Amino acid sequence: MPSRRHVIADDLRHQISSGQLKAGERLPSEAQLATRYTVSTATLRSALALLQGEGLVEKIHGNGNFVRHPLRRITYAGGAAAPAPWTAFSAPLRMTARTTNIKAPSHLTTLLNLPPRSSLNEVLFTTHEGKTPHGLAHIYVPHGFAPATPPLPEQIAARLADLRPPLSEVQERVSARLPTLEEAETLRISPSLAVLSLTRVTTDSTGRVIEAALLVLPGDRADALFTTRFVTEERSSKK
Amino acid sequence: MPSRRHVIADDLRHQISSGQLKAGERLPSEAQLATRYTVSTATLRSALALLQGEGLVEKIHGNGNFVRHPLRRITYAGGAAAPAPWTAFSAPLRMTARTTNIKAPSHLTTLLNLPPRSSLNEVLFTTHEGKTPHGLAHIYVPHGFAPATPPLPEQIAARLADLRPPLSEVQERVSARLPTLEEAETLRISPSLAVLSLTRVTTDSTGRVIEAALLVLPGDRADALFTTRFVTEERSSKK
DNA sequence: GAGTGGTCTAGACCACGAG
DNA sequence: TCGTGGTCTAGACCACTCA
Repeated sequence: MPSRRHVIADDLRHQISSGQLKAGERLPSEAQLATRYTVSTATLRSALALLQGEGLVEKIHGNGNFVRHPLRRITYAGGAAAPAPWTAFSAPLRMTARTTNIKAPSHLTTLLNLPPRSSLNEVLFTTHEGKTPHGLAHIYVPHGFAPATPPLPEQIAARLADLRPPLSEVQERVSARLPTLEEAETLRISPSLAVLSLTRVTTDSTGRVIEAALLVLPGDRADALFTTRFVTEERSSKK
Repeated sequence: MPSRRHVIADDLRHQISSGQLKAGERLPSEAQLATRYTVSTATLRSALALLQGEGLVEKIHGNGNFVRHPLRRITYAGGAAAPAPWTAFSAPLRMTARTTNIKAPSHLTTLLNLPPRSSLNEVLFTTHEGKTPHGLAHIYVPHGFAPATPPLPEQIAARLADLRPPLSEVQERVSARLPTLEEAETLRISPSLAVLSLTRVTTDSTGRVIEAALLVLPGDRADALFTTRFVTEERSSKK
């Protein structure tokens, strides 16, 4: 039953968790490891692939295999807690933003409930903690609503708060999948490591979509938390 | 740049989406496909692995590779919508339940905020649509709260609604990861297909944990939806 | 037992990174 | 240039499913 690659993966996993292999350290070369475990390189690589999928090992082509730094887990706070993604994370993160004005492609017009070829602002966020990327967010704001020149998140957040008509509903759809090659590259994660994909649509009281955000978070170091509080006194009415 | 396995995967993917290969159909054997694409079996298998991770292909050892049936996406409705998981799904699903009384292991005592070695009821749900499993849920209820003999979900739901003191908070934590081997087996999904992992903790107004649920949903056919409505200052009428 | 996928080998050659 | 990981081959043998 226990295949060789699982035995090897278990051994390496134990070496990592026990501290024999430290974070950031480079593993012996695949050829050396293959010799040590007396397996072929293909088998050894499939063992490393398991660890890679768990986020324990990072492979760098032409350089080596490295023990990933221990993951400081970040939490995306959903629901009532967060009207904007940059305020939705538990830890302060360095982020970069780039705003561009685009013609809405079809999948966005349906999401934002806009006529085809509408003009809207796309803000691309990448959040980092140190050098390692932590998240990826595409945020779409129609109607020239976003600040064009200074892409400061605070401004958008402030405008959302003072909005008239007020925002009335936030829908957040969460799914799990493997990253696209592009996402894996920018997040510097393995293509076999699951990501958490969030689609958030904010609507005002007239039913118009104010903002849509597509977030991608690496599954090994991020999760989303939704808290719902019930009002105790009046729980008689039901829909 | 384009590796052979990606070219092959693209071709097969197109054959599936275009209908040349129909749902449920068996693909040609790996040996035949390897000959057709003039690659080795190892390369062809790595191409199939890509499709497997996308949920397009199901491998059955000793039998063949099959095109998976088109996924009817199910939605887990979180937040205020759902006090119980069996009411939280968009589509009616057949489910089986098994109740056992266990001594709480340590990871559960911290989650439920209970003293060590507490006795609690574990309910294991598996939901199906037709023959294919859709979800997996472990639900833990302390204090002999769950119905012991008839594990009918309605009874638990009813008790939760009439609870005194009333429930006051639901916390749902969502993460994305690869399934364990056991989960992959019971859900009949590939070990390389991401799953959505939900941990829900329900607390009553005294801060006591009423129920904890651990849900695992296959990422290719399930997502979770959280809706938050904001009440405006003035009294808003129900629509 | 025949045919399928699962695992593994012992190489070859290519692509990348750092000195 | 040298050592690394990335891709691929042409087999071998094992484990499973089904008739």
